[in-house]
Amino acid sequence: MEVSAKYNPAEIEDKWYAYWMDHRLFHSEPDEREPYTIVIPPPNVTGVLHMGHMLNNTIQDVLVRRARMQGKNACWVPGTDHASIATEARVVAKLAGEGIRKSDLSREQFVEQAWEWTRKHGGIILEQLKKLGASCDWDRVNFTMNEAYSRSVIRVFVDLFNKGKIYRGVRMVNWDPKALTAVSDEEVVHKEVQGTLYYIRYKIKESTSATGDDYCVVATTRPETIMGDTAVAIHPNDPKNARLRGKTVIVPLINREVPIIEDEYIDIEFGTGCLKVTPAHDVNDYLLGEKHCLEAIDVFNDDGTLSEKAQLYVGQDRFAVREQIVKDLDAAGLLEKTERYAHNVGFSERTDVAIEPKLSMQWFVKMGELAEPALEAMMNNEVMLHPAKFKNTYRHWMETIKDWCISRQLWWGHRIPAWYLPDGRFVVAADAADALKQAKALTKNKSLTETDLQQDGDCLDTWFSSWLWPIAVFDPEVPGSGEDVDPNIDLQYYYPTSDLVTAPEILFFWVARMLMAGYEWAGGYPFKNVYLTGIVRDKAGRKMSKSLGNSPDPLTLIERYGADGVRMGMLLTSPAGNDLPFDEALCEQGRNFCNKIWNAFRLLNGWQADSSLPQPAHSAQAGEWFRQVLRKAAADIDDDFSKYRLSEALMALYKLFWDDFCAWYLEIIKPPAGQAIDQKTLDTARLFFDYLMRLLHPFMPFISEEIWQHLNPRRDGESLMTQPQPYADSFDDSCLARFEVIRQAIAAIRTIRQMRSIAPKEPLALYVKGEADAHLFPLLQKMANLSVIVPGTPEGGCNVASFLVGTTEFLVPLGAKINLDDERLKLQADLEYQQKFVASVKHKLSNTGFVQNAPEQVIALERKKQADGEARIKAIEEQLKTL
RNA sequence: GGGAGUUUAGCUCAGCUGGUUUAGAGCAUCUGCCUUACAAGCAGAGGGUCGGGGGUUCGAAUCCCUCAACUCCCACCA
Repeated sequence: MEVSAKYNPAEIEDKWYAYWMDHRLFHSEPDEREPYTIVIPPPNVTGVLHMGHMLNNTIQDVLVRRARMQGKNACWVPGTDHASIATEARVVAKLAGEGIRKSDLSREQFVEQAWEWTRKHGGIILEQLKKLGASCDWDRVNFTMNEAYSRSVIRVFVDLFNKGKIYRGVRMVNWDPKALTAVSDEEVVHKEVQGTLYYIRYKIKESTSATGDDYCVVATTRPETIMGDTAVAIHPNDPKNARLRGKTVIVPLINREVPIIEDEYIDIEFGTGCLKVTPAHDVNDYLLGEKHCLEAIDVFNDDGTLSEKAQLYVGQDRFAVREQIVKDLDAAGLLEKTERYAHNVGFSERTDVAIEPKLSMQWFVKMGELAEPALEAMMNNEVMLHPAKFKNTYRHWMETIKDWCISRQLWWGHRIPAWYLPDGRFVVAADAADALKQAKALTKNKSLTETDLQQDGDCLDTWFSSWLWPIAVFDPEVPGSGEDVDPNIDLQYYYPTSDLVTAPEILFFWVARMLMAGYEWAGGYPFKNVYLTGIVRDKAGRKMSKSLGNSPDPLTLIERYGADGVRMGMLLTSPAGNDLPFDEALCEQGRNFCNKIWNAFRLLNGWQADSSLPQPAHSAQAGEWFRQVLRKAAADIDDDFSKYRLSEALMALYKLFWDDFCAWYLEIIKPPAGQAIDQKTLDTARLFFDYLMRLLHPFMPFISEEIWQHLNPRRDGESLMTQPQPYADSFDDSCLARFEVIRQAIAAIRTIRQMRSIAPKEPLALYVKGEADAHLFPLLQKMANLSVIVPGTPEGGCNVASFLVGTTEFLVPLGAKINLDDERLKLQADLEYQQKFVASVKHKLSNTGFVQNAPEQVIALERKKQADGEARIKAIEEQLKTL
């Protein structure tokens, strides 16, 4: 077999992904094994893969592959989300490019356009995931707008409505004037903006001033809303505005007479203590309006331009009007002054335009009862959050949860299943036929037809469908009609899922709501563990985003470093919940690791075995040692996984392979150039390599499969993917400790060579004074290139370099190569260090408080430190004397 | 405005139920090597008074208080 000198990922990755697919190794069906399930956080159907997806899906794949190798029936369900606002916005933009406005099309035409767009772009992201190596069950791809899934969404709506948990009402909502829809509180991002506070004069009608110039001054950031003013409010205990009580003021420009009202809500200290009240355009004003029975005058159109009701500036944009009205007020002598003022303004998460608080008729879900079990689950650890620090935030949100506005004034999505009767009443039903039946019953009018009913024009919030994801991907018939008695096998087997991997930003949007849906319709929690990833940031700490253009293209990265390399790069610095400061250097490290693995394999692969050769002692020793190293590693990695510490598990594996296996084990057993290796050692080494590939596979599936397939002849269809994962086992600590002494001695001898420019090829002699494990001397001899190892001290004593490991003294005679002054300096420095150390230990031991209070073990340890230290000092002093 | 979190080597992070030599890892840096698996490499080395201050304790990176800086979440003061 020809094996190239450099690892070439592209070819190998495509080959094995196709092989896994051809043999349906990702597919899962319910059976008698323990299930392990993950549902993918469905990306936007028309989205493209970004770094956040890369991180998120790498983690999921690691978990799924490991579970699969542990003998579980692993199922990772992929799919996409219809993402109503985002997708609709894209379709609108695409049409705009063709000179078509959304309003030019009928609803049906527009929806057909959106479907076409979805068919064309949908699923691209799933193809990209395959490049990453994602072992999803591609037979189970789902979509939140699939027919079956959609029926589930509608049934859920009807069910909630029948339970009295959905209501319709006029409320102040967050209006997005660009997307022309209401959005939920969670979709509003508050940003601080530098604005202006305008002080505007409202003339007092009852003024007794001779000149008639008696004003009350109101401070506002939104002068363009004054046409909607229906009162001016003051605090009842505000002495400086007491004169205004019971008066009437005149709204500037439009000359509407409005009353002065009194309310404790008013902050006396802010501005002038007078608040203009615009019930239609501010949430607080709305509440004040309700309380004081004020009229709400909506002066805006849906697109943020001024409406007929404003009387002035009709048709102009709200921000243009702001500028203009300030000029007009000033010209009329009604602008007292302006101040710069920083305040928070809500922006739409999707379109980034300023949200307009707006009164409108919307649908809401009552959240109180739904939230209870979802909160409880997290608090009593029925569902575990990793890391747990997000629990507080979660609790706070759930305890103060508000009703959920679920209607969106969009066409792309699940249409609200409510039908209006000619008389304005409405019915909620799963379909038009049922709606008609209900309508007839309601009106007692048998001659009603479907054309008499008008379905609500709004769509449901995207999250109103994705909160059913862990249920609906297995059984879209949930919630059942009550008549359906067949339990769904898939739902029974796979639900609840095991781990959910997602970003903390959607803890409320999605995670919390899935929990609610799980308890409401599937009888329990939807997942046992929630792993929250961090946010992928660039080197400057900025969040990676399309708009900033600071995100590398994932597919380019994969081309450059290989999927395994990129996977490793993503995972190296991403402990759960920590942001990931992404740096391409990490992928480079991943690629280098692949290359290292590849070359280790080439070395092993190139060895010729000679069965007549006996196994050298050093190789046998290395085998004994490395067997223990592997056992310990498997235990450590198990422990890391149990705590969801994937980065640490991978780092442990990295060091295991690179340092322990390559730098030590392979170097020890490596036969002299051009010579054969004994059969036993080669067999053992292959076995170790096999074991290492199993540990590595969840992280780096491609290279591990490639090598595993080369290690031994395999049957068609056989794959490392389904081989057992090594499990934690006991290991011999003392064996590891004995090797450690020898390893340190070897390193020390190498340092001696380096400091004195002695070539590694030149053999040296070594004297050992004190306790040492002679069993490992052959290994020491090979690795340090020693001609002999002799107990005791060399004759004559001088011209010796020495070092200590523990309390054992090692001496290397160097003859003329040694510079006695340098040696003395080195020993002096060492002596000083040891003396300081012993002094500090002694100090501790002379503290009566310590001796009396510290546990015996701790004191014994300190005594040993002292004894060891003193022994070392003695050895160094003797060495100094002989020089 | 409220809440949570972070602060340990140049960078990214472990360590934090207080005591396993005078705090660890990876990367980066420096030195010497193209040694026949790998220069995407090998062998070495240097680098931190654990954000500042105070306290508890025989003993603090680890517990408490305080100050500072940064981050995130929540929040409608015009």
